[in-house]
Amino acid sequence: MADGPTINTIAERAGVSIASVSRVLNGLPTRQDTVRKVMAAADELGYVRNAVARSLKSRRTHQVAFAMADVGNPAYLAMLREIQPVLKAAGYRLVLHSTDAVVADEIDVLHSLGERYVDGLIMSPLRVTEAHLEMLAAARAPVVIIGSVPEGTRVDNVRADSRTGVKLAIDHLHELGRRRIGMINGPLDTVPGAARGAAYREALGDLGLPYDEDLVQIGDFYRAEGARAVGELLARVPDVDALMCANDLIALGALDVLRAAGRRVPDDVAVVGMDDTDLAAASWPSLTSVSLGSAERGKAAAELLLDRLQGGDREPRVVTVPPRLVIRASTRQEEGSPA
Amino acid sequence: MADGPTINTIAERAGVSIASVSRVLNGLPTRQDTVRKVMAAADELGYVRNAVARSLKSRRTHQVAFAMADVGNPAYLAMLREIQPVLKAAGYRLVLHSTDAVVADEIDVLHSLGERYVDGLIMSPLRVTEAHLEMLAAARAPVVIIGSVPEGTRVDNVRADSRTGVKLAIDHLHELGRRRIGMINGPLDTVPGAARGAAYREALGDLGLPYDEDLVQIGDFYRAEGARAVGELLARVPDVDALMCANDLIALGALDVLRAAGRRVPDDVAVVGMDDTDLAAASWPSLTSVSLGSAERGKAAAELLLDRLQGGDREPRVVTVPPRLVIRASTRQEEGSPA
DNA sequence: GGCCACACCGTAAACGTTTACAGGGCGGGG
DNA sequence: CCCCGCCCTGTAAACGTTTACGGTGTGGCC
Repeated sequence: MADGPTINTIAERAGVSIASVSRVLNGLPTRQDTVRKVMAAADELGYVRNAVARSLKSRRTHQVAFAMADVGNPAYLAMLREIQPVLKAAGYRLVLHSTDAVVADEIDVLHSLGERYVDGLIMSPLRVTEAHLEMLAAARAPVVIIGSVPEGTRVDNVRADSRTGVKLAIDHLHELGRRRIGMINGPLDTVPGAARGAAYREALGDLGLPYDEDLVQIGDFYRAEGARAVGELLARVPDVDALMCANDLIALGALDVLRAAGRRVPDDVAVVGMDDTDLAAASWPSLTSVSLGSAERGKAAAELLLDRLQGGDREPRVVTVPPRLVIRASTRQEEGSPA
Repeated sequence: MADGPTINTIAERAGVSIASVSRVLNGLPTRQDTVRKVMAAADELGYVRNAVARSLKSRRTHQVAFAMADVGNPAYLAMLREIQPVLKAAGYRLVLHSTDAVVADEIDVLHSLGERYVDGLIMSPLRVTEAHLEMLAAARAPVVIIGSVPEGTRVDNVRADSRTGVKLAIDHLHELGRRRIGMINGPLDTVPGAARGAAYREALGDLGLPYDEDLVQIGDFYRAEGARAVGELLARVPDVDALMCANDLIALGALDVLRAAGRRVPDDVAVVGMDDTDLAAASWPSLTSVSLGSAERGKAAAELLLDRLQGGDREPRVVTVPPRLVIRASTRQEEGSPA
């Protein structure tokens, strides 16, 4: 692992100047003879261009950062899965940050843009604070935010539409004849929690159904918490005939509890999840789920960023990805429930 | 987004030389007065050190690459989830490559180490070819391989032990009284496929059970393929009372088919998966699965790499992570099957 | 044969740091 | 009072590229 060859080494061996070497390596017009000599020397030495030195001179690193809240969350994973190939195809490497949704970590990432080790950043914060907005305004490289950002923030922005998403699910349940539709939500002080809770109420209103506080139970976005919440709801409102769950993990918890309580899904209680993660297809009965388009949002974000990296200045853009209801066994009555 | 401040800007404003600025920023002994002036100037200008220039000089990028076969695969994801925090704690950034298990892409990644944009690499190739070994020998930065590598290859190496893993599962099924244990495997020309197939045969032998070719069915490592394979096996050997599946996706397919065929799990047929992914816990009945320690392997790999980055030369090390059988409802008779 | 144009090439500066080296100022000791 | 030594600081080189600029050589044309 001795010091690798540089253009100086090549220049010496080929008997030309480093400028010529550089020109050949970059395909600039050069005499055929020189090209041959340089190429030969480079091959023999196993030369590889030093990316760091190139970046320093060109002020481009060909790296893009993606800051996700949680490496373990399948929704972010779906984004990553789309972002990666888009960047790769455009010749960018992907630097991955996991912020664990800690605000200080996210601010850190924004701050570190000043180090210029990446050309741009895609970030998906769980909540957007004042500090975020300040750092965004002062960011030293283009940023794309996945998630909603206050109106007027000058930043490219890709959003989901969980309001419409919840409405799709409630309408679906209503069409199936369900009238006592419960809602199992996550904490109301998170952006998704607040949005989904409000959307639930609104969707009921649109259908002329009454909003019944007893039908709403707050837990957290995990399976065990979801199960607990569903247990409480069932005890309080035994005649519930459908459950709108604020994400797939909660819905899995709901299935656990319903099974234990001897309620058939979907015959007795229909269940809808949210995010349409891999788990929705894996569970039994498979889970009807509202896709918020994680994959599409990832792709859109990557494309927005690339566009800005190549295009330069333009007005910030907002892309909204429409939700989609993926109907599976947990609401599809005719295909029955397990045994 | 005008050009950010450099140490030159600071030097001017503080009325000192760039060397002093650098010394202050690096905490080298300096007069208090100078420190104050420099710090003040740096603060006012919102200075952030340029990582690229630092790297060029110091020959260290504080970045490490992780090349995974497939961003979508939960087993790799589990590795990533462990690798990330270890690296972060040590002050390294993570550059993510997805090679889609294409050999050319993997070679590419190894080659690109010459660009010196990372200090080291963790790689998990699905199969190891001659080309891999050549590139590994010539690699310009430390590499850790997750997966098995031929004896004598001079490279840090973290391995799973799927042989023992399969044995654990077969022994478990045997203890439950199962004697007609089928095997649903992936392609035999992959490293895992070959290893697991051989281990199955061996484990049966250890128990004095006959090896019956009819009990083995080859498919692929996906749910639909697994389901198809199980269907064929069931048709051929109706008296099968347990299924050893070469990964969790295959096992999920098996559950689908068994349910459709009216076989109760585990009462009629017990099912074991492999990799212990999130899906195993999500399915119903939840899936007994052999954990090959993806998380532990990721962690071990990261630690090996860090050790080499800090320690320098030492003999290559091989770490083998022991498998663990995670028993869930798909084999745990007493807890019953769905309704 | 001389001059011009052009194609090619080499020298050197620049990107933003870190760091070896040497110089300046000051205090203390002889 | 002088000299030595030490602490601090500045100058400059280096990391490995890219690229502006000027120089050299060749060929063509008058």
